[in-house]
This record gives sequence, structure tokens and C-alpha cells, in this order.
Amino acid sequence: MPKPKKERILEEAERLFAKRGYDGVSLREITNEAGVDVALVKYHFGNKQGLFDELLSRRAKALNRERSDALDAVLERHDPAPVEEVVDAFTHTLLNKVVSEDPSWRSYFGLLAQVNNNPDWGGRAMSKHFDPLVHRFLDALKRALPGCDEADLYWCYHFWSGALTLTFADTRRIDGLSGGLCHSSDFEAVHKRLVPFISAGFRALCQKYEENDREHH
Amino acid sequence: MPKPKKERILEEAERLFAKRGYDGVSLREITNEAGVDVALVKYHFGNKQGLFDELLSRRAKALNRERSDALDAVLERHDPAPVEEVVDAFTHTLLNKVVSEDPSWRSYFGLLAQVNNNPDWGGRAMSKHFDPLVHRFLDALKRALPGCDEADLYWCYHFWSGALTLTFADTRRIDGLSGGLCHSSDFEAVHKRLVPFISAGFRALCQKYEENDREHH
DNA sequence: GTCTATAGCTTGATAGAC
DNA sequence: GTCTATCAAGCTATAGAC
Repeated sequence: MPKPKKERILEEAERLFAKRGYDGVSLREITNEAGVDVALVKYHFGNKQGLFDELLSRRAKALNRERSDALDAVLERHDPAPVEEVVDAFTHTLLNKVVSEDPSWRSYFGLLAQVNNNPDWGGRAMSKHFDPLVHRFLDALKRALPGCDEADLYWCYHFWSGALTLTFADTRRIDGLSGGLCHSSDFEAVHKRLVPFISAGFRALCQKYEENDREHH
Repeated sequence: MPKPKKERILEEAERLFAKRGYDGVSLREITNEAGVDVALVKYHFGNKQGLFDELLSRRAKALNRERSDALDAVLERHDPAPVEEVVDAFTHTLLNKVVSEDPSWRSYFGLLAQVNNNPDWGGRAMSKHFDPLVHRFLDALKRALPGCDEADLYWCYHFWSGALTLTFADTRRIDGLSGGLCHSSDFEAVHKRLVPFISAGFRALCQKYEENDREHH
């Protein structure tokens, strides 16, 4: 039994939008790749924007639940939890999906990279789907970093988000820059490094008191 | 004396491409905003891609020299220089231009944000214009972080680049996320926080030995 | 659900007059 | 350098048959 055509449209659209952005792909290209007729886009999704919105939201729900559960698991072990564990709970789920599962997740994150950096409507779209979850994580980080300034916390998340989405954009720039030493699509390498990098940033900006009474200037 | 039309095209193109990306803007929209005829694009730049390339390169040269000079100034004072000073020399120049000078620099950095996150040809374009400069900075950081792993260094730069360009994309997401506490276009606020954030990340991943013989585990 | 057929418009590009 | 005029191709969207 072949895949439903609606599903084929979604898959190809996800793949192509991730590569070239909303305006860089036409409906005809999507439907040609999917082997279906253009008119089906109207039938199933209303129009191009409707197709795109459907792409964004269909995976967001499951993803949010999964990451929320990951945070719960950390907080059950200890609350306040160490910065590293909270950061890892946020990032872990994404990078795991990219490495091991269904390759269409990779397209989805590429899509999010496009949206996150879109100055026109990307901010609103990201907020709509992910801000409630982000607030949960920032609350946990706030407890991990007592006395921290709220604005610092939000800016740290901003830097984190930028580092993460550039990774998912998979531009292959680092391949050349590093002379072949690193690879843009080596998400295991990122996984190993992103959590300590970001955690150190949070601590540097937001950690007002050392945990122990060790001497420090 | 009115501005040359060639200049007006460049200005409007920069502004619009920064907002909506290469495929999101038509030549007619650019030339309408500039109050000139479409055919002038062909005359001055050959075609749409030629116009875009000209936008990328015309400011890159001056920018690279300025940042290279900033690095020289730091290294003259001390080599190896502290991580913070090297990171600051890279970032300082950009953020200064955005805060105080000609508003078109802001458009230019918005453009770079689009390019840096473009999976299709963005990596190549960024490399072409900026990799030599980046290598100079990474060399300085390598000396500041003796014994560090090269791959770690490149990935740190990658995270840095993502954080910086999401800032320049100016998506206004942080405005809503923070409930109005932070503003996407508040580059002074970023300036204050980006350098310590990124420096801490570099140290966390790349610093193999403490500078003093202070006790640590 | 799926297709044919097409309307109506915009796109990038360009030849040629001035 | 600048404009008028136009082209061929592409686009999204949709009405209507099956």
C-alpha cells in the first residue's frame, strides 16, 4: 500500500523548505517531487502558508511533550537541578532524534532553523509553538542560578537558541573552515560540546553565588 | 544633488533582503522602493544574484580590515591575549557599528544573518568573505588556550557565530518571550553579555590548564 | 480525493530608443 | 545611464469534472 498523497506532500515540503526556505520553494516543485498534483495542496491545506503551518505544528506537539517529560525526569531527581542537566534535557531530545531516528526529523529541525532566523514572521511562529516550553526550562534554570537577573537569563537563552539553530541549518561552512576536521552534519560532535558550552555561558552571566563556601574573589 | 541611482538600489536591496531574504524580495519591489527602473539592475549588476553578491562584498572588505586591526591592537598589548579580549575584538566592531553608525550597517548584518543560516549556498558565501579573518582570530584563541583540541575550537566558533547572527536577524522573539523585559534590537544589552557568555564557553571546552597553580579538582 | 484546465498575476531578463 | 516595452516562464490559486 503506497503512502497517502497528503503524507507525501508533507514529506517533500518539509525536506525542500528546510533546504531553501519558504520563498525558495514553489508548490509545483513540492508536488512534482511528491508525484502528486498541485491542486491537492489546496484541498488538504488551503494554500501554501497553510501547508507550512501544518509542517511546523504537526511535530511541535509531540516534541514539546517529550522535552517537557525530560525536564520532569531531571527535576524529580533534584530541584534545583544542576545547570548542565537542565540544558541537556532541552538539547538532548533534539539531537537524539537527529542522529538516530526517522530522517524527516532532521528536515524538521532544518525548517525550525529557517523559521528561527526569519526576521519577518519567524519570531512569532517560534513563540507560538515553543515559548511555553522554554519558560518551563528557564524557570528551572532560575532556580539553579539563585539571584540571577531575569534579563540575563533570557539573553542566554537567545544565544543558546542561535547556536542550536545554526547547527540545524547544516550549512557545511564548518567543513571548509576546519579544513575537513569538523562536519556540519556531525550532530554527535555537537551533542558532546553544546551542553558544556552553553552551561558555562549561563554560569558566567547568571551565577551570582558559588555553590560551596570555597574562597573566591 | 540626489544620490546616484546605483546607490539607491543597493540601499533598498540591502534593507529588503535583510528583512525577507533573497527569495522573499523581487527586483521590482527593490526598484520601486528605490524609485528607479528595473532595467537598471541589469545595467549595474548583471542580474539579481550579481546585485546580491555586490551587497555582500562591498562592506566585507572594510569590515575585515577593521576587525583585523582590532585584533592586532589586542595582540600588541599581549600575546597570548586573554580569551575575553580576542572575543571582544571580533564582536565589538560589529556591535559598535550597529549601535552608533549609519543605519545601513544594521541592514548589512541582517543580511549576513540570512546568509549564515542559508543551508543552500550560505556556507560558501560566508566562507568566501570571512574565513581568512576567522582563522586569524582562532589562531589567537589557540595561543590563549594552550593544548586545546582544534575541533573544539572550531565548534566553539560555530556556536558563537550562531548566537551572533541570530542577534542580527532581529526577530523580536525575545521581546515576547521576556514579557517586554528584553528587546531584540537592544544591541547594547547584547554587547554586554555576548563576550562573557562566549568566552566562558571557549574556556569550558578548550581550556586544558588553569593559568595559575591555584588548587582545583 | 484526485485530476484537468486555466485564470490572473508576478517574476527575472532584455532589446532597443534616447 | 536611463527608460519604454515586452517576453517567456513561472507562480499561486481555483473552478469543475470524475
